[in-house]
Amino acid sequence: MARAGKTRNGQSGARALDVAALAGVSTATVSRAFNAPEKVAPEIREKVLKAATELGWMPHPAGAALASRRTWLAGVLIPTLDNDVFASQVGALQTRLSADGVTVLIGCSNYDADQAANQVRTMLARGVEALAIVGESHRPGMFETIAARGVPYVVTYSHRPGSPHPSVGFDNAAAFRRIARHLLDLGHRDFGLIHQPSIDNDRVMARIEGLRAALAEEGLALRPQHVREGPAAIAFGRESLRSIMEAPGPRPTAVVCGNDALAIGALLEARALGIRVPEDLSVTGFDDVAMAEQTDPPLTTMRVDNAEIGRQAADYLLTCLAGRNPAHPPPLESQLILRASTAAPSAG
Amino acid sequence: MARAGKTRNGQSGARALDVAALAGVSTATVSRAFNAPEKVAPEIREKVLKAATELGWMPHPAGAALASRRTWLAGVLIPTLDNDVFASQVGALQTRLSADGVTVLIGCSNYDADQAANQVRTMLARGVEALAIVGESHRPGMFETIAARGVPYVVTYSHRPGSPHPSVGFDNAAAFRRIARHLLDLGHRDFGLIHQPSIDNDRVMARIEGLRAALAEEGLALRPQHVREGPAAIAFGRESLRSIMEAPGPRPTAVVCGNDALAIGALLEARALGIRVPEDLSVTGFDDVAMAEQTDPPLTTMRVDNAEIGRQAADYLLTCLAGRNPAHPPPLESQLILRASTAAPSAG
DNA sequence: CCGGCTTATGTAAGCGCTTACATAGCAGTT
DNA sequence: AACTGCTATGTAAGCGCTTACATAAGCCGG
Repeated sequence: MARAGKTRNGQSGARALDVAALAGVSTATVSRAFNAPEKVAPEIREKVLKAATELGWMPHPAGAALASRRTWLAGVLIPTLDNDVFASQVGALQTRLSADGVTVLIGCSNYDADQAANQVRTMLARGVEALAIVGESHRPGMFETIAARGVPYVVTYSHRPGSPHPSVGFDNAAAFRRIARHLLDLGHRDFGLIHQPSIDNDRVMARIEGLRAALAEEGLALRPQHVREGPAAIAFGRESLRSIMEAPGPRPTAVVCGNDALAIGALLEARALGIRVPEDLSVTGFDDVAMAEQTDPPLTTMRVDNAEIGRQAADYLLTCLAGRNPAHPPPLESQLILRASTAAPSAG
Repeated sequence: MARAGKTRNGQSGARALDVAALAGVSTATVSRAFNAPEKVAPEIREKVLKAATELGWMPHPAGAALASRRTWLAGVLIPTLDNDVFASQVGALQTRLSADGVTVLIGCSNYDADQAANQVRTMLARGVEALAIVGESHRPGMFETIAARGVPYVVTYSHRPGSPHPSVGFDNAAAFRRIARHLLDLGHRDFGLIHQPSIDNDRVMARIEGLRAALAEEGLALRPQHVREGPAAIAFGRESLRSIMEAPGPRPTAVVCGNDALAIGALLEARALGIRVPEDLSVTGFDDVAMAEQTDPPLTTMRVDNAEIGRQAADYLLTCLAGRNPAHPPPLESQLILRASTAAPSAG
């Protein structure tokens, strides 16, 4: 029976009370039939479900949230959706969480720490009960604010040894050390580096550190004119390779790139400059995008399973929500994919 | 002052009542200070805001939603986040909506109509007040269900002339007619087509229709052995080009692809087969991804401003939410980007 | 200086649901 | 037959907020 007076704002129109009346039970039983079916006798449950279907009723989440103090909302903070790496992470996370009835709110920081803090605040205000956050370099106090609310969280994409936060990801520094090791073992001694903006980005900073550390172990260092920082795009890769190769002094024999887009740009520019890869120059990428195995030559890069990051982050949060207190997840492995863009430097 | 008895579940702990007490006003004034600031005297507003800050209070959305029957939630239904095209659409939509205090829920259908219907149901149950939906080929009754709830919606990415739905997008059929026209004008008469799965996908179906219609106007048709349907990936583009070129009978002089990934695959395979592009074969893509201008030869393709689709869809919905009844938006223009992968067929 | 108007604030009734507690009904024990 | 201990259901009190309505306070013209 529709209520007299003010009309409803278009929602299905029935309330738990209506369902209860139709089924000949109390609203408490209706609620239990939906939220704790095992607590209500099978035939009554049937009656309630039938009544609900008939009236097109579904529990109204605001009412439920208010009474139960549960929102079934989780949030994920990423730099941007305009990047496969994060989009697929979010996709997998969402798939996993929604299977358990948890709705995901997405916040994009656009690589800006203030926006990140704002998004987190907004999500908390919306009542998220768990948070997945890309990276750990954020405004001081952000994690404390979250923890103070009793909201479980997990850092994704990076897994820094010694980090105080639970995190699902890989060790960015170790991954770049592995790339460096590969090139060092091939005999390279002169390196270039093209990388994306490192400000507020612990992943990129860790990668740079990993590379520098591996070189330092061999008594090597990067010359400033061989290091370029800029937008993670093909065009900047091209431009950077040219600038590195045109710099005065000895040319590097290997150029390490912060991601595949930069590496593809470097590859394209090398070809344009008549520099042969891998004979004259080795180039490495990071991410293993679909294009990486199609370039000429195919690109040596590091593969990361972003969907798996999303899934594991979801699982971790779900465990927290279930009231258990899971151990911090172990790091994921990234995988060095050796292709033809790297080889020993030619003698001389 | 914290309530006696049961502890709060970790949220900030204050209620409107506490803020009201601290500020020496009523809860109604607190509410108004936040939701209709112009209705409360400046100095009182200040006091309330100060009290709220002091207590770390923010309105609890569940309570607000229940009382006001407004959720400030919108939903967007896309096939998948694992595609730049949709990810950037969503990103822009979200940016615009969140500027107006609307939170976006994202549902992915994974190109499956049942999942799409489920996602929409879930979002409606969550109380979304507006919906943006990619494409219009959905389960019968889906749009009616939405409309019956009084929820405004907008179809995105496609804009079919004669569609009953408001939509922000471009005319896929016309876009492919334009591509066909370009190739026909160059003198091509034998066409191949490589496209992504068309089931439940009106955008792809419209493109195919557009191509066929343009050819039909010239009395031309596609030979079945020159049409390939499969995953929208580089690998399928390669495989398809080979199969088309190896088919018995005359080879096509132009291969039209459903998106850039397929076209890049076709380009790569042409090179592997020793087929010169554009001398022996013209190839076209769709989307104008970053890679399209970097291929060899650079790819002729159609550019679509996905972020603009997201923004306009957001604006349309916002207008609806403001209670006005906007006219159906006009179609967006897609732009043919002529590069070196198309040319007149060589004589003979 | 009073009546009527406008405007700022308070009062209190819910919004639709969940859940602690009360109750009733039933089976098994003694 | 009376009692205990279950379990299945009902009762009713909120969850935290908004908002229609009531009220009080100022302002103006006559």
